[in-house]
Amino acid sequence: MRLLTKAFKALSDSNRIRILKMLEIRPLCVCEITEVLGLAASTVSKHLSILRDAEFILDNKEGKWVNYYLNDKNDNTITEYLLPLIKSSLPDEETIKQDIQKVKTVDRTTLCGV
Amino acid sequence: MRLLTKAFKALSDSNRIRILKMLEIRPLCVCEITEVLGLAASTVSKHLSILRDAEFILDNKEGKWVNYYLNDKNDNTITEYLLPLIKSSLPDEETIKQDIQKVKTVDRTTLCGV
DNA sequence: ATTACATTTCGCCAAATAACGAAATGAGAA
DNA sequence: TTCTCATTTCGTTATTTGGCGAAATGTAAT
Repeated sequence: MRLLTKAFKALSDSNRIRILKMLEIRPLCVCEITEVLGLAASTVSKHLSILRDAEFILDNKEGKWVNYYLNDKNDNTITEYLLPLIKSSLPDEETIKQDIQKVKTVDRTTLCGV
Repeated sequence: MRLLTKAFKALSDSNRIRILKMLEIRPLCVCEITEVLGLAASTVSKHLSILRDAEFILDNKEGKWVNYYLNDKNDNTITEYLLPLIKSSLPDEETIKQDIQKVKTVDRTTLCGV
């Protein structure tokens, strides 16, 4: 039960949905997501930990950055079922389209590092 | 976006999941659900309004009772996709099994009416 | 080693949520 | 009509949640 409600709770916030839609394009580090969403880095980090705890995303370190990416191939029945729903959702939502556009132009080296 | 997050928020509470699982057995009135969950009637009513607002359930009046039932055949892509997930989930959860057992024995006329 | 900086953790605040009981509502029965 | 009673709405309270900035953490470069 907890696993199920945890997954749904993770998806019940619009900023977390925006993050998942961005990660459909490519893996992103925290500062890139922070830039697109316009939130504090600490807030974005919290959102990411919630999505990771629910097994929607994974991360790996790359130098001083942490890359987050969709947990597409996993053995969790729930997320395996829900990620495709997210992927097929909101193709025409203006916010999402703008986010995706920003993701395509944003660059972590010019964004975070000097 | 709002429609999507609203659906997930509706499913992010364990009592609401229990309600949906009970409704798989048969339509139920508020007092029957109240009896099974052990919550105040006003609390159950609120949960039901949230599930209805997200289009997971429908209701119709029958005398002084209001019957709630699953909104199986609807044109809402999201709930249409999510209800089967709920149906296939938690078959072995002890709480759910007990709830279902209670649903099968509970009777609104002896329960609510004198 | 020291500095720089991406990320996380901590402490705080405001808003949302789940719970209750009491009062309001509405429909059937007397 | 008047009473009964299932349900909903309202007001309150405790908890959770989402947000921020500051401080802590960890790694790469100087």
